[in-house]
Amino acid sequence: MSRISKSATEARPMIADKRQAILRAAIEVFARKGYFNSKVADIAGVAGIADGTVYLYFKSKDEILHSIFDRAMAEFIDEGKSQLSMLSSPEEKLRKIAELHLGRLSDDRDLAIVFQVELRGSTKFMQEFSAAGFAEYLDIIRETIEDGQKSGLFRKDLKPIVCAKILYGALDEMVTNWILSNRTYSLAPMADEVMKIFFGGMLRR
Amino acid sequence: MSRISKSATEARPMIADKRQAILRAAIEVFARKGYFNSKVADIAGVAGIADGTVYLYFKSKDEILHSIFDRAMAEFIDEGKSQLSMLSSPEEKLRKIAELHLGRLSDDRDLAIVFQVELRGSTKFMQEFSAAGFAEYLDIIRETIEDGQKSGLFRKDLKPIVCAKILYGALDEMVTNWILSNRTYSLAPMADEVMKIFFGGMLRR
Amino acid sequence: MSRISKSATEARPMIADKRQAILRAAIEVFARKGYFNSKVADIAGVAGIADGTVYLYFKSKDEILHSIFDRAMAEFIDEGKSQLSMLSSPEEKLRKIAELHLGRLSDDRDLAIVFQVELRGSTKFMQEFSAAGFAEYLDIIRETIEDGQKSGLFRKDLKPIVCAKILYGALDEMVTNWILSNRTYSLAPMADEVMKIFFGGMLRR
Amino acid sequence: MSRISKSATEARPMIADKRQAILRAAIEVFARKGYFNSKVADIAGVAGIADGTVYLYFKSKDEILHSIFDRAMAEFIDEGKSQLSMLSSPEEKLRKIAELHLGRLSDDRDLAIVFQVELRGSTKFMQEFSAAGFAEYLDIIRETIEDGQKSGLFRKDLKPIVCAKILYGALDEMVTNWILSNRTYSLAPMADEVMKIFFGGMLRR
DNA sequence: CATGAATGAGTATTCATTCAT
DNA sequence: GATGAATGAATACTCATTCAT
Repeated sequence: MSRISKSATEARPMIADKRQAILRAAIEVFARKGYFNSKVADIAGVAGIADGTVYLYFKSKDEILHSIFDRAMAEFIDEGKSQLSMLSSPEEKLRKIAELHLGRLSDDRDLAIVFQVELRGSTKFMQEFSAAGFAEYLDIIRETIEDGQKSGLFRKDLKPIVCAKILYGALDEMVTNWILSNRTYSLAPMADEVMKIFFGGMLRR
Repeated sequence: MSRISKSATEARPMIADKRQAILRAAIEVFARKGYFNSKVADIAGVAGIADGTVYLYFKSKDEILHSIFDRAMAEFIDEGKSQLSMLSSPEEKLRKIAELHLGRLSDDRDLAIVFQVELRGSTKFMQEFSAAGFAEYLDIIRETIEDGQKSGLFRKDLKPIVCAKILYGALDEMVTNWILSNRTYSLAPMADEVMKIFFGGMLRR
Repeated sequence: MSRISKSATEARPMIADKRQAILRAAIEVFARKGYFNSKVADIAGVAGIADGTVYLYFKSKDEILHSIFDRAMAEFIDEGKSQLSMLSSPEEKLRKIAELHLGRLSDDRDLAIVFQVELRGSTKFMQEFSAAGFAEYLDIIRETIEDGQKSGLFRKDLKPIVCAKILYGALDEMVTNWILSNRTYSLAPMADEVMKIFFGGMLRR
Repeated sequence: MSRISKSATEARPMIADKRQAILRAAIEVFARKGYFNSKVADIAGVAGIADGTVYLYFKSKDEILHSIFDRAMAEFIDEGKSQLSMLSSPEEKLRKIAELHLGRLSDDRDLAIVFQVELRGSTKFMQEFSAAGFAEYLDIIRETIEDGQKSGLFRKDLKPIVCAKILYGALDEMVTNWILSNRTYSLAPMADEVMKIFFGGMLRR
């Protein structure tokens, strides 16, 4: 990396980084104490800034939670799309989705807690969010299932949207349980277990 | 109005009923506004009593939420056990669990909202609860699966506890989605769809 | 005073009196520190109640100021009307208005300060208030002047409304100056001085 | 562009002009929103400078309000004195004072609002100011009245200082009413009406 | 001189809980 | 038991002021 790009990349990063620092701090605090029990002062303290500074980057405590979701969801979907584009088989695609889903939240437990627990703490938030990124996520799963049905790979007697919800629900529960268990086991490998049932079912044959 | 019916129908039941009335009111209020946004005064208002009276029956707002969960969970598990005892096949038992799960929450939407959304609004609650009735519920599912594996009905290459979580997660997501959709469709029939996948898997054969 | 009337008069009045106590406390605090520099906690402290209790009687700090004005203005106008009805001559009526105006505010210096200083501290308040009681006050003066003109007592080459404003302004300034002087002189006798000029003018003849 | 004109016309005046710009901006902002509801950032914004720059010219928000008053009052008194020195009759002098008073504030409505409404918004300000220019203004009126009494033009049975306050109060009220009426009429001509009463009184003769 | 990001003290308002009646 | 007036702790957000650049 040239000296020029170095100075351009390092001198200023504080500006964008302070927003990042607040989001990271908020994820940590929300994860530990819950949204309603978290004080803005707590977030500022963890971020190492003054209370008022938070409001130079976010309009309200509410907006911080929204930003956490928006950013993480966008990143997740972006990475997911890019990874999926490299695969052709619907079966492989669904497996990849499961791996990414569990892998990502496994890597960032605090973020996982905020996603699994805090974001569900309010009907209002749920409805606002489902309209945004969440619906898009479910759509990706559903479309992949539809492709698999068209190609004859998957059974056609099941509604794709319901199948998508089932897969999502299964993955989601894996995450929730892992969080509540305090990480006494590894989350990522669960993807395989989930897909075994999702693809093959419980019944012996 | 006779004195007999007066004392028997109105005076007595009021004592036990007041506690019930508060719980019903709380479920309604929590479902509509969320736990943290609900005021004790709201609950008292809906229950038709004075604010202070709430504290004659519950030690705190917190305890109301706990009671809602404890009561509903106990009822649900009791009914479940009794219904399951009438069946012998693990397959039929799991199907019955799914039907009861969706059926019960389908019948009481406010309770469903409190369970799906509000009870998850705090890591603290989740952990407290999981130690209580939730673990028992998951255990029942797991044991049924183990029975199925022993009898050769189910595949033996899957961990029963993981399978139980997957089934629970799928059912749970059905409920969550139904709530967020504002009941534009019927929940109970989803049980069949879930079991088709859980038992048979997605792959065509 | 008998014990009976004593208990009847003293025991209960607290209910209505608490609102009064808050208003009195607010007048005192606003007079001493100004509306914007007064904390609700100050008012509660002077009134001898808890901070939160203020909000059982008033919706906001703002509403307290409004109530002070509304109450005082209504009382003042009521008393004025009743006193004026006992007089027939427009000249005597105007003189009575001046006496009441200075007399009332002279008796309650804190109220006078709030009226003269604080109520003017905001264009918004001024416009809201002028639409209410203040306009009515000015109207009473104007009508009296019109009566005097019709009866041939007053000059007819002057617009009544302008004359009313002039009289009001003169009285108002008497009060303001008296407040700023820290009561080094007596306010009430100024009414005579004002009326001498208002009726007879400065010019010798 | 020559260095001379540059330093004389552009560089230098900027220094003084920025102070001016801040004062003009403050008058506008204070007039529109009131002193306590105005933010220093608002003033800086209207003045077209950075927030911090305000503090290179004024020590505090408070000082800005003081400066507005000091400057305007000094200008007003200076111009008044110079105009009055051209007149000899106390009657003409008082009439000129009234014309200047209404004329000046009529020409600059924002300044008028700050004077009539905002400067009165605090007992503290009132007392500080009255010690400064305001007392001087009242003195000029009083002295003129005393001259008129000595020369036999005015009645001698009235205290000059009280008469001065009455005249000031009448003029002041004219301005206040004009402001609250949103300029639906012309202010300057009111000077004549005020003087007719002040000199001749209301009573017909 | 000028900037504007950062600071952190300051406050109105809410609401779970209590307790005298 | 029931009431609801009273309590007072708790907190998100604002904004005058500073100071490193």
